Parts: sequence; C-alpha cells; structure tokens
Amino acid sequence: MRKSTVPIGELARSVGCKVQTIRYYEQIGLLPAPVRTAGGQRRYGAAHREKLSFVRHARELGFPLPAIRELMALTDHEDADCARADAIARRQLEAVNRRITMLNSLRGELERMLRHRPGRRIRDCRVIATLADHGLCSEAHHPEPANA
Amino acid sequence: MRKSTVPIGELARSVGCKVQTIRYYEQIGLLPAPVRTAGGQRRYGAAHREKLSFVRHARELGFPLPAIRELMALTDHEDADCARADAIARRQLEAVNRRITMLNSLRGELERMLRHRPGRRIRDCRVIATLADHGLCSEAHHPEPANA
DNA sequence: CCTAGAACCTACAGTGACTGGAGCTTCAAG
DNA sequence: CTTGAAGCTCCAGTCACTGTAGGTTCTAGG
Repeated sequence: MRKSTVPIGELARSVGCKVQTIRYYEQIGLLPAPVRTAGGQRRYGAAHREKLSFVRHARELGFPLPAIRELMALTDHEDADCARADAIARRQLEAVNRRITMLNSLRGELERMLRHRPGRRIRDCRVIATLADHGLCSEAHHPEPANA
Repeated sequence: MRKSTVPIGELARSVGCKVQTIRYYEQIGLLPAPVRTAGGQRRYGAAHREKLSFVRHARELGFPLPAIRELMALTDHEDADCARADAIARRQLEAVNRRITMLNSLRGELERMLRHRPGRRIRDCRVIATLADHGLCSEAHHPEPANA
C-alpha cells in the first residue's frame, strides 16, 4: 500500500486547527518542514500528523510553546527521564490553579457589583461607582488584568 | 492652595501601573492628553488620576478596553441609563464564568495526567502519552487554548 | 486534453494589551 | 552650576496566532 500524504488543508481539518497555524509552527521550528510537490505544495504523512496532534493537545491544556518544544524534545529520546515532563505539567497545573483562584475572586466582585436594580441613572450606578472607587471592593483583588 | 500636578512616573506609581501603559492609553485615546511643561513633560491632575484609576480597576476585572471606553463615555453623561453599564458588567461576568468552567475541566485533566510515579522513562510516561493520544483524556475538553 | 474553481504558495502585517530599549532632553536637588 | 533621575518620541517586541493580497498548483469533471 502506498504511503499516504495529505495537503495542509486536510491536515488542518483533521487536527482541528488553521492552515496558517501549521505554517506558523513550521516557521518557528516547532514542526519539521514537510515534503513538497514539484509545484511547491506541502504534503504531510502520519508522523507529522502525530506531532501536530501532540502540539495542539498541549496547547489546549494551556502549555506555552516553549514548554511544548521541550516536551517534544523529550519524546525524541526514549530513555529520557520522565521527571522533566512531570515538572512541566506540574508547573502548568499550578498556573491553572492560580488562575482559577483569581477568577473566582473576580467573579465574586462582579456579582456583588451587579447586585442592584438596573434602570437608574449613571450617577446612582453601582457598576460605575465600584469601578471609580476601589475602596468599594469588599476584598483585595489581584492587580494583574484578568482576561477571561 | 495651588492646584497640584504630578509627572507621569508619580502617577504610574500611585495607581500601580507602568509609565508606558499611561502613554499607551493616551495614544489610543482612552485618556485625554494632559498639560505639558515648557520642556514637554506631562503633568497630571486629580481628574486624570481618577480616570486612570477607573481604567486600571476595570482592567483588573478583565473588562476589555472597548468596553471600558464605553463605560467611561457613560460616566460623561449623568443622566445616562445605568442598564448599559450593567449589560457590560454582566457580559464580563459571563465570560469569567465560562473561563472558570473550562479551567476546572483542564485542571482535572492535568491532575489525572500527573497521577503516577515519576522517575520512569519517557516511553512509559503518562504525561507524554496523554498529550500524544487524545483518546486517553477521560472527558472532552474545549478546543480553545487555555492560557492560564 | 482542457477548464475551472478550490486550495495551495509567500510575504507582510494585524490582533489585544501592553512592554522595553535607543538616543536624546528636562527637571530638580544639592 | 552639576549631576543623575526621570522625562521625551520613536520603533519594535511579546505571545500565539490570524488574515489578506496577489499570485500558482492541483485535480475532478467534461
């Protein structure tokens, strides 16, 4: 049976990401450059599919690209120490925990802010008043912006 | 008593943000341009301090800049409807809730991934194996990267 | 074989919210 | 007056993508 390769669009669809993302990963060296047709189009085999799948899965879990690069380097050495992979995953877990804690705190604050009847004018508005006066917060919250 | 103004560094320290951030907010029109010394240095009064404080507080709560811009426009009209501010805050609360839900799911997955003894070789490594094989996840997780 | 349209290519810049550095000027305390 | 901290504008970087312009290639169907 002939080895089967696919163009970039098919790979992207099968893994669930954008074509541009795959090109980006190749550009930054996270994925190896694939074979090309005589006309210059990329063709990908199973090994590429596995690597890309690994990367996307790790991204979904919030691992930053440098950490993913390191994890992939570990997979290239069968006898490498598993502890390194664990440490990377543990660091990510801690980051997720911190994020959850902070978002819970901010959720509380937003809920309190919204605990009033709408329809009044701005000068009576609790949302605006709270944002204008930090002292109205019932607890300190993290000074880092909380992109949700 | 003379009206007191402060240079940008002092304002930044008092509000707890960077000098560059204040310049950035002025550049994008979120803050009005302040008065200048004859030598071109910015000097800020109490009104600026209040506006910047409002912006930073809203950022800490995760409001995106366009929403903050809108909230500030509301404060310029004393008789504006409070419902608009409420809607903005409610949208932010929903985004925070979604984020928390997703991060909780991802935390579960990372914890399961780490539930084994370290020290083994990569080919036996559960962290690597899970990233390599999506099927090992015990539940579906969101396809959006989970920056924590 | 030919055609046509989908999908491919590179190059370049944008996204959002900052952030930092180069090379210079101003300010204010001593 | 001197000196060093802090100010200025300009430009580009961060992170991880993402989109578009202007062109070429591929492949299915006639």
